[in-house]
Amino acid sequence: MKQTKTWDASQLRPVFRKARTRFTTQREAIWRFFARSPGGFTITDAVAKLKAKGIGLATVYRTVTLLEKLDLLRHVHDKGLEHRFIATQPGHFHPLVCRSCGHVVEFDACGLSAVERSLSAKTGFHVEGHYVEIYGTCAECTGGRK
Amino acid sequence: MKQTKTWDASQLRPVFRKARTRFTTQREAIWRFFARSPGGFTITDAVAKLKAKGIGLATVYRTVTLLEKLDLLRHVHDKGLEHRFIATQPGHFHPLVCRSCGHVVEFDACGLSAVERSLSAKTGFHVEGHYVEIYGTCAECTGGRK
DNA sequence: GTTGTTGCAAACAGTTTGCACGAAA
DNA sequence: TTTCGTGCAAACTGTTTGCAACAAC
Repeated sequence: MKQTKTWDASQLRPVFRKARTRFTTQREAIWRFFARSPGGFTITDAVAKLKAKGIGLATVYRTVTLLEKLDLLRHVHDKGLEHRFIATQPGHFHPLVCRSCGHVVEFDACGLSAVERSLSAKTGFHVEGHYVEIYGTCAECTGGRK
Repeated sequence: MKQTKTWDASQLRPVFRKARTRFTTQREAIWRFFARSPGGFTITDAVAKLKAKGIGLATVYRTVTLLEKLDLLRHVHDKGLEHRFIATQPGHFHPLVCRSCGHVVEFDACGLSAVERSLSAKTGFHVEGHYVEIYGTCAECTGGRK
């Protein structure tokens, strides 16, 4: 299963426009940085790498928050406390995360809507959404060693 | 669906013993505190409340980490960044969280094992586990107001 | 008695904020 | 030109750690 193509930069501008916010060189650079790896990066990674480009720490934080709101970035839980952010296309997707190398593959069918309906009926909850993350070890990391 | 009964304190001691760790008055008090509410509490709540009993902040942190490792506590994501910890029985359970009042109901059947098998076959991942959390508004919070 | 646990305070890590300057529309 | 975004540094919040006193086994 190959990683679905994320947006290229030319499609990015309209997203910012739609949100009535500016498409700056920093914001593009930050998004490009995260889009560079299928496993994404932590904010710390991004800050370290983008400092060289003269992009400040605060801007990275503010932009990551923004990109997540725009559905251009999604976060997954790393082994530690820190989150890793991955570039993604919008829609209903969940991450399948490799705990060894950090590689992330997204999948759509989580089959939870049936469970939600049944829970809703049993408990009276009005279900608004769910958070799902599956983790394990990817083929490359499993094969051979470990 | 009523909340399944969690362990009472008399069953607690063996769990600590099995983990070769001590069953102290502080640890019991901290577990009791979280067990008191079906919605659980944040660490900040616990620190504030248990300070009166002379239990220090560091102990609360260390103990919560321990209790989670012992499967006596599980955390859910609050609206903000802070986690909320709820007392729970061990086993495969997931939280259904009310975002309005914080009430948590646990459920077991998440139906994800079929999804995992199919993903595993498609991607070659060795799946080790998953994190699932469903959120919404509970019956009490939905009914009438809001 | 031995060893793990606790409380305190100080150290840390990650994140947010105020403000003057600079760049997008 | 106007307004929003940026960089910097300082402030914050939540969490971890070192160490002497203490309690569980």
